[in-house]
Amino acid sequence: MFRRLLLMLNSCYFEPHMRRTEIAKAIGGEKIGDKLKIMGWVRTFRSNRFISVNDGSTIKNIQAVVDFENFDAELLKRITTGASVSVEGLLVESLGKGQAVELQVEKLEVLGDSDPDKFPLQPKRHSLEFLRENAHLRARTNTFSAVFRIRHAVAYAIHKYFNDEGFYYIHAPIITGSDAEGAGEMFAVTNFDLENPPKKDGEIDYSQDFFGKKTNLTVSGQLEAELAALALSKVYTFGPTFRAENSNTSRHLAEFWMIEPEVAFADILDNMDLAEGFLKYVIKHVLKHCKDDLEFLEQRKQQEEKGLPEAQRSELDLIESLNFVSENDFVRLTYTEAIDILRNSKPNKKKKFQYLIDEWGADLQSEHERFLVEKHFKKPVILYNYPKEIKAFYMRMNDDNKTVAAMDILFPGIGEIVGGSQREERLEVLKTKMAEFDIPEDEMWWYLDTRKYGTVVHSGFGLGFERLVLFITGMGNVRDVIPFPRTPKNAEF
RNA sequence: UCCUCAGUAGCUCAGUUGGUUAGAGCACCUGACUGUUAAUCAGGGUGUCCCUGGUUCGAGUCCAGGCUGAGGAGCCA
Repeated sequence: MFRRLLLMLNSCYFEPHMRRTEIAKAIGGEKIGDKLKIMGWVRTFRSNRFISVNDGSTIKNIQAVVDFENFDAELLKRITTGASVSVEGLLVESLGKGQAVELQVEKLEVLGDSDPDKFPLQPKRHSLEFLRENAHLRARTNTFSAVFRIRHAVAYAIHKYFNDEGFYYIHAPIITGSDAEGAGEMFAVTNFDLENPPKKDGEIDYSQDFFGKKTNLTVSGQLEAELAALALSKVYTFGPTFRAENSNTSRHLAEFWMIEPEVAFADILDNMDLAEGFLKYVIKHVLKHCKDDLEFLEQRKQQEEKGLPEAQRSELDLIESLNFVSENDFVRLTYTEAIDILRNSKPNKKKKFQYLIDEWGADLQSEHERFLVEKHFKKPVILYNYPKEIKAFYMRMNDDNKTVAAMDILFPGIGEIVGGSQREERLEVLKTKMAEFDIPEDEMWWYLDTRKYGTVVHSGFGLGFERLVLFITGMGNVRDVIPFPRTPKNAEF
C-alpha cells in the first residue's frame, strides 16, 4: 500500500536524486508506466534514436529511445559504443519488435566518454583470443558477462549445497611449508632479494627467510581439509590453487580454484555418492537460475560449431547436455573393468590408439578416457580402484593389495573433473606407503598424528572449479571462464 | 616441455609458380536518411605484412633462428 503511494508520487515528478534501477529489474515487466533511471554502458546506438544499454545485471539490453530532435546533437555524438550513460524516462511497452519494453528518454547524461576510434570492442563478433588479450574489457561482451554470471551462480550453488548438507567451509592456507604434497611443481614464496639471497656454506639459507623455512603457494588444500574433517566430520575448502607446471592446454591454469570436500566416517562409495549428487545439484541450480545466459551461450556454441565437420559437433545442445547429466546416473566402473572394455575396443584392436592397452597396470591416457566417456558410455563415468602404483601415497590400500580406493570422474569434452579417494587411515600402512614414495615422515608429522590419535575412515575429492564452469557454459578453454587467467608467460592485468 | 598449425589495416580474414602502387567485409571519418535490432545508402584506406638475419635483380610469399598465440600430448583439477 505504502509502496503504491510512493510509486504514484514518483511518477508525478522527478526526485532530485532518483535511484538507479537495474536493467534486470526494469525489463521484468512490473515497472511499465514508471519513471526510471538506468545507468550502464552503450552497446549500440542505432538510427540516432535507439540506445542499447547494458549494465551487466542481465544479458539483455534495455532500449532507450531518444527523440533526437529535442536533444543537443553534440550530446548525441558522444553516445558511442562503450560510453557510460545515465538515462531517465518513462518505461513503456515497446513500439517495435525485439523487446517488450523501452525507455522514453527525458534526461540523458554521458557519464564517461569512449573514443569509438580507440575502444577495442566493436558491435560485432570478436575472437575469444582477441578478447583474452583485452581481458580488462571482455566482461562487457555478452559472452563473458554471461560466463561470469554463471561462474558466480556455480560458486554460490557450491556453498549452498555444502551448507545445506551440514558441511563447514574451511579456509586452507594459501602459503604452505610442506613440499611433500606431491601434486606437481610449486611456486616459491620468499621475501629474499633474489639477486643476493643469504647463504650458508654455499647454499641458500632459508632459516633467514620470512617464515624461517622454504615455503610455497599451495597446490592442494586436501591435507589441511583432512585435519579439519577429523574434527568437524564434514568440511570443504574452496580456494585458489597454484601449479607451476608448464602446461599449455585448454584445461590447465597456473592459478585455479579448487573445491575439496573431506568427510569422516565415509568410504569410497559414500565419496562417489557425494560427488555425483553434488555435481547434479550445482548443474540443476544453474539450469534454474541462469536460463537467459545459458540460452545465449547455447546459441554461441551452435554458431561456433557451424564451421566444424558434423562428426566434431556436439550431439546435444548445451542445455540438453546439462539436463542429461543432471538427470541420469553416472556410470561406475572399476579400473579393471575399464581395461577390459578398452582392450577389446575397436580403436585398440585396429591400433588407432596412440598408446595401445595390452595389460593391467597401464596408466590411462586422455584418448582412453575420452573413448570411455564420449564413445562407449556417452555419459559421465566414475572410474575407481586404480593400481596403487599410478596413484598418490595417501590413497587407501584395498584388500587385494594391488589397488587403492581412488576415484576419478570423467566428463565429456573435459576429461577429469574430479579426482578423489578414500584416505589411508591405518598408521602403519600409511608409513609404509610414504617410505615407498620417498616422502619424509618428519615433514608430515602433523598428518601422521591424525592417524595416531583417533583415526577414522575418511574420504574426499578435489573438483576443478574452472573445469566445471567450462562444462556448464559450453566454452572451450578454461582461460575463458576465469576473469584473469594465469598461464605460462601470461600474468597481465 | 614435446608435436602440429598460425601471425597481413582497429577487428575478422584473402593475397596465385617470388614480380609493379598489398586487398575485402566490418569498425572508424564525412554526408544523407530516420521505429531501428550488429540500422541503411554514398564517399574516404587508416599498414613496422610478428622480429632478426639470409637467399634473390626483386620477399607478405622461399630458408634459418627467435617471439607470441591456438590445437593436441604429458602433468593434472
